[in-house]
Amino acid sequence: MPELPDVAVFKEYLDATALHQTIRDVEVRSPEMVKNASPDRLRKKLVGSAFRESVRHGKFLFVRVDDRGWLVLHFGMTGFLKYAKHGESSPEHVRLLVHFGNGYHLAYDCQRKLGEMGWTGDPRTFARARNLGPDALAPAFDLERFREVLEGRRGRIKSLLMNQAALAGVGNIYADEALFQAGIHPGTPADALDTAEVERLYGALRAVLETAIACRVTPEHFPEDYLLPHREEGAACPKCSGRIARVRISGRSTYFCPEHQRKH
DNA sequence: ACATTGACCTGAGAGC
DNA sequence: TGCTCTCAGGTCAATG
Repeated sequence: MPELPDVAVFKEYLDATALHQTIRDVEVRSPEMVKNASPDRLRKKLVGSAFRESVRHGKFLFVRVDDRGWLVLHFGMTGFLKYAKHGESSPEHVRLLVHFGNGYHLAYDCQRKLGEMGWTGDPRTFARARNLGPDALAPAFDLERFREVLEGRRGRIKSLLMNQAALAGVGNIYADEALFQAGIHPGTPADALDTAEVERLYGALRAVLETAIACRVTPEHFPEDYLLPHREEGAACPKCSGRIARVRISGRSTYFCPEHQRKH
């Protein structure tokens, strides 16, 4: 599930629920998912402290633990957060459980274990070490930076949009959506886009990510002409008379409209 | 250096 | 019902 907009919503959720409460206990239930630290060290860093703020970069969420450092969360394809009163039924695949002094807990659930939990002294250092590109929604990621990202890239534009080293945060769904809104074929070589297309794609990308966050990632709340609620082979295109087609790009299912997303 | 594939993990749903 | 196959919004190491 989680791409940039999902993680942005998780951040809002965490900020609204889990800040400034003493952490009474921590259960690392899937220690094999802990990277960059031993599960025990991670636990000890958290216990007795409190979450103070959070920062998102791409699909990563960082949570500051007083002045000790930052908890790192990545949600893979199936991760999410759940804040609840202790004793209430918890989700099925809890990998990390943080108990607060107020009788509530924050659960990190990740069915497929493709996410990770970790520890870092500083999110920016972490992003650099992981070779993450600029966050796709950062103010500094302007049209000029986007042009630089595309420059000299012969690969398909959709693959590049999903490449976290080029720009961070975009995954399969929102790469498709941005290309759909911009009217660009997902298989177009990145450096073959003309000036107008680059501008259109940049605008579409930012708008799509912001809209998804504003809709709290609920497809039923998305605008009428979005691809997301129509991601099915043969579905009617919400923009024109075309039918949605499905191809495979970079090993991922790619949905697009062959009518208004023409090949060069 | 860059681009694409397969492996990793688990579960749901389709088809026989 | 049970089996097999495919698919799922993630990333990384290995390959071309």
